[in-house]
Amino acid sequence: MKAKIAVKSTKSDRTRAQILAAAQALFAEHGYQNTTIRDVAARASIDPAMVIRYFQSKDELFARAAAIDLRLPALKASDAGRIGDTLIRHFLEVWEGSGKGMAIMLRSATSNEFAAEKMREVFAKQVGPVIASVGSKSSAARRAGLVSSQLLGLALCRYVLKLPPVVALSREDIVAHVGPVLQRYALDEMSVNRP
Amino acid sequence: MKAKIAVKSTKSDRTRAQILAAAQALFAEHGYQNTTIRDVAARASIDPAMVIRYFQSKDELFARAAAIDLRLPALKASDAGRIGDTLIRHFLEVWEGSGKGMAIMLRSATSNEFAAEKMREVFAKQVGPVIASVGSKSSAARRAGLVSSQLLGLALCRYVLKLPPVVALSREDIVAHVGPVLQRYALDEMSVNRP
DNA sequence: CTTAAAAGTCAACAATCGTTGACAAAAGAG
DNA sequence: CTCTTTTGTCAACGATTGTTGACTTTTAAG
Repeated sequence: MKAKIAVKSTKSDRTRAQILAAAQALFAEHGYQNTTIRDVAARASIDPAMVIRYFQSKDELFARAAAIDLRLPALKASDAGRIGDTLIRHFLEVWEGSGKGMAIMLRSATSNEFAAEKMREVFAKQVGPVIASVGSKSSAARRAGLVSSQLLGLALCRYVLKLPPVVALSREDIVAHVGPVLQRYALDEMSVNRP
Repeated sequence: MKAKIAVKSTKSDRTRAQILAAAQALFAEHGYQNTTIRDVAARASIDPAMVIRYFQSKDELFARAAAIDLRLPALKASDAGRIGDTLIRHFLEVWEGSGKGMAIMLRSATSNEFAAEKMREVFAKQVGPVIASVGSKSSAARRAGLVSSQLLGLALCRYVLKLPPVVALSREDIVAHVGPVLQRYALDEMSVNRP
């Protein structure tokens, strides 16, 4: 037995990381059902049995691969005036960064109840509180729902369905168009726009 | 042989309709992959072989079940001022009517390339032209993309993911909140809201 | 009634998938 | 080196799935 206590073998950690990376890439691209243990193993250049050895089951592997943390910044009430801009910039950063969490969830949540529940949880525990921190508590849930519908719709069209006009949008286009809408939703502004 | 020429057997038409109805219900609820031929057959109270007999394959059955027509009304330029309201009311009517087309597509388009392509086609050929009929041609695709992102996001959250705050919204709530946003997107209004 | 076509039933095939257990190679402690 | 633990390989099981072909029942024309 090794003398190491807190740190396990480096080799196994590397393979474990390879499996997880392969799983995340495939889940994000093809969804839960269209990704097989054998696919993950092939991409990680190992034996399918090892995938089960390191993670106990496909469900467990998916749960690990789908861990998602939006890392939303805590907002002060004084940030209310810029919340739309802040939100859309933050999400673009998260979505187009290295994290494939949102794509994984979106690809699977429509036909996998575990993923769907995880999705509801993410928006209840991460988006909800941020919206609640500006404006009245009583309408917070509704405002968070509207914000979520726009954010998820954008991610769906841009990264999953890949609707050409939505893919073609530049980041600044998105900030300019979607930011004000999130602002309106987040603060419950009901007025009609005036050009 | 029967004397009827243009009209085929009534019995076979009824079974065919039963199969299609069962398929639509199951595809809408569980998506393409989670719906098996055997499930459809069981719901239609017939033998699995009959499903293949009436439709040649599962793909063919899905294609028939996923036929979708938004039936968007042609708009006149004079309708521009009400296009947001018109759009959201029309989609609510379609979505919450008997047609399960959108739910079927949303449940499957994230992990089924055929469904995803169908989705792109629907928004290119049905939503795009309506948006193009108001405002400038050059920005029509972008405006249609933004409108689509909000509409699909709303449908996703309300009918598929079932985010509680979005499910709780009344139709009039949706019209009041989302209508103006669609208006803004459809006409490319860039101004910040003023309460 | 006779009979041929239509409608429906049954069992099975071939492929795929998650998962398992037996066994071999490799690595490190003594 | 010896031996134990870790790491990896291989083949296979059992379940599920789309699909097929042979067979039986029903239907209705002649």
